[in-house]
Amino acid sequence: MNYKTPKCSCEQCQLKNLFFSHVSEDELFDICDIKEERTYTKGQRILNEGDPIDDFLYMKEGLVKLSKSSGEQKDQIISFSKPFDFVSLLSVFSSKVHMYSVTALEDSTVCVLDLNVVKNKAQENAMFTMDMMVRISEATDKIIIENLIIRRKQLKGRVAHVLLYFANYIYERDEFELPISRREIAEYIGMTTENVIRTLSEFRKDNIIKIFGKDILIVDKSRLESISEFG
Amino acid sequence: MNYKTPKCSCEQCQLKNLFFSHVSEDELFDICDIKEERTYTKGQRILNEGDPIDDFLYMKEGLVKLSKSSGEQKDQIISFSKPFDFVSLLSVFSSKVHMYSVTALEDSTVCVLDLNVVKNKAQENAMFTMDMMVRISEATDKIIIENLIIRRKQLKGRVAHVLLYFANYIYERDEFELPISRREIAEYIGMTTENVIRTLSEFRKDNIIKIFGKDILIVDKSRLESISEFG
DNA sequence: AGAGCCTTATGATAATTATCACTATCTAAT
DNA sequence: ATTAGATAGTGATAATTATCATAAGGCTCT
Repeated sequence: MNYKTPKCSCEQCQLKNLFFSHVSEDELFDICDIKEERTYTKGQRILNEGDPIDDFLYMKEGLVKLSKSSGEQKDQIISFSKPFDFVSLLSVFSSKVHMYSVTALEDSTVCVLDLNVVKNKAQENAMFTMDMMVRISEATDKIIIENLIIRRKQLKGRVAHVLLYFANYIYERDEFELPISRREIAEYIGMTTENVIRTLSEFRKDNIIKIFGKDILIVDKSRLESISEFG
Repeated sequence: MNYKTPKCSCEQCQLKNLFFSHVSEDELFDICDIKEERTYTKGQRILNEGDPIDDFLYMKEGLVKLSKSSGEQKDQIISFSKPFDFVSLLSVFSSKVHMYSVTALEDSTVCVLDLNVVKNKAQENAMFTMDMMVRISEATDKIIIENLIIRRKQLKGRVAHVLLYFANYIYERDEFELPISRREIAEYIGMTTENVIRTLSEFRKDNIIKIFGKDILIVDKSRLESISEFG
């Protein structure tokens, strides 16, 4: 067993406002009564592509990647989820099995609801379902648009984009520890590991970033933005 | 005015079963009472990126493309919608404006519901909302996965994939008229027009397909499938 | 019919990216 | 500590794709 199961009291849980604004106190109790939290350490697999979907998961703490393996051992990273994102988001209402694998990139805590309870609630409370639908379509829209953005850049622009993505969107700081390997960057932007490494080295030589292993410091952000936009 | 507005009787409309299986006859009447159909000729723009979202649209007849223009004049095609697909699908519940443009590739008929009526219905009928959510997440999943598939192929594989996509998924025949130009194929698969043309010529020279302008005949389908899969 | 514009087409060349080969560094496990 | 295996890093070369140039064919508009 690789997770702990402390019950948390939803009355004081900030997640309540984010997810269940149209759920009454009574309903909330039903939902939270069956809620558990699971914590995963960096690198642990949370869900496997193809696993049956039994739970409804959302991020409480940490960072995870959603990925899909294509044939042999080539993985593609689809997106990253941070606190308050749904994890089993994409297929949870339209598929019997998970379409993606989910892996912890940092020590992460996931809140787990029984999917059937959520589904039942969704069938009787339309406002709840509406909220859910809005959040799902926002999240999938973001994935689709992020993909479009990456695809129209070339190597340097893509690498620059990823650095800015972590700096601006995930960490909100210009100095951070990369939560993923060079290979995973490559899997996210659709380039080879070698070229990702080469590009990072080039940014370093051009004094755009400083690199200490996985620690990145963005020195010249406007330059990086310009590369991201124009190549 | 570039559309006709014949009311149609929903009692006998096959769309009823597809979209509104959890809506009562009375509710159906409310919805259909405000329904109109719009027809567009090949090439006509149905929606513009950035337009405010007032309607809820779905395909009754024809074929459309969803696209996004990135800066200058470079377009990216996101997906194609055929009958019974939602058109204003992606952003309709999560954005005030359309995130994509929609253009008719063939003469097309679109059913138009007032978005507020649909939203009101969604807020009071949870089963209806559930149905909608399932359909939305199915459709967006399909877009995301199709993108992943395309991105891991190279030029020849991508072109082969597109041909098979139209043959298998859109027309269900091995002989069909391409609904899009070579340039649009390029915008869909993220390659240049010249290389798309070159690749098609190469397939023709290798007796994999026959080309008469926009008319395509797939001669050696297993070969095309092999190229799509392995390059 | 002819002018202008877009699409299709093909070739030559340049740019970009992948592959292969080899080291170095780091991490986990004994 | 020491080895094994993954990750990071660099260079040379090959493969892939883009760019530029140029031309033929279609289409629309007058």
